[in-house]
Amino acid sequence: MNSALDTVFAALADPTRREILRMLLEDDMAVTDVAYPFAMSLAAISKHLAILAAAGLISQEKRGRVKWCKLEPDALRAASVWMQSFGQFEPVNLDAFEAFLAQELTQTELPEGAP
Amino acid sequence: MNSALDTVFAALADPTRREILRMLLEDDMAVTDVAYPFAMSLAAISKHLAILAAAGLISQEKRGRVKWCKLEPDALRAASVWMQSFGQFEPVNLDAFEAFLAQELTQTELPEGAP
DNA sequence: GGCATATTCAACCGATTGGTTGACGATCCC
DNA sequence: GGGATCGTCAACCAATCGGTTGAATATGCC
Repeated sequence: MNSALDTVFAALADPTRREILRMLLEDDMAVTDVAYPFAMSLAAISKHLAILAAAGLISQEKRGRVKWCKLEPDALRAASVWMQSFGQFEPVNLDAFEAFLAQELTQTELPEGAP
Repeated sequence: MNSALDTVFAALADPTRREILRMLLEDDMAVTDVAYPFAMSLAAISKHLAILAAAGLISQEKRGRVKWCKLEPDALRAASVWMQSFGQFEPVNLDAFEAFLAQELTQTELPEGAP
């Protein structure tokens, strides 16, 4: 009785995981490289990636010793579609998107850990 | 450092809360009436409603001894817009919506508690 | 073979979550 | 005033979450 929406929304509820998705929007990345900008252990990032993968939001493929992470935006469609039924007919406002994304970035801002 | 997206997505990650939102899509409701179909205590539903209200997804107004709950779909816009940036340009597919909503309903199906 | 790199596993920790129950404060109505 | 209804508060509980550290497992390279 655990809907796919449960895991997708739960995965999206964490700012670290959203930032990872944003990074993967630009390009596929290895686990180590995903972890680099964050001020937390590699193991923690590995767990976050596992959660994202379980939700179907990313896929992971091991080539050699490197595990590549790839964004799977299709997994968002169910959630997006679910939400659209409440937002009722309003088209996506790109300006609003920029604003919210900017806000997100300043708040999540690179935790300056990166040695 | 707690983004609005955190609370909105976290609120949406629970099937009980999503079902409550779906109910409120049809009409405003009193807390007791919201609780009626669910197989859990009134206090539990009251907490769920508080979480939805904190996320801005509903508003609550007390008239007399009855507290009315009202859907606030605008709160979804930030989240929707954030997600759209990953789903990249695909228009909402109404058929997919029907399918996913149906799936949700069969899975969340009224917990038959209702005496 | 042997060392370095990439990633996960296992055990642990404190905080949060989702639920319960019972008492409590408001409000309506007779 | 007094009883019934509406809703929240407080304390508690088990389970999950997000993180840590240290050891373990693959793989690549000389």
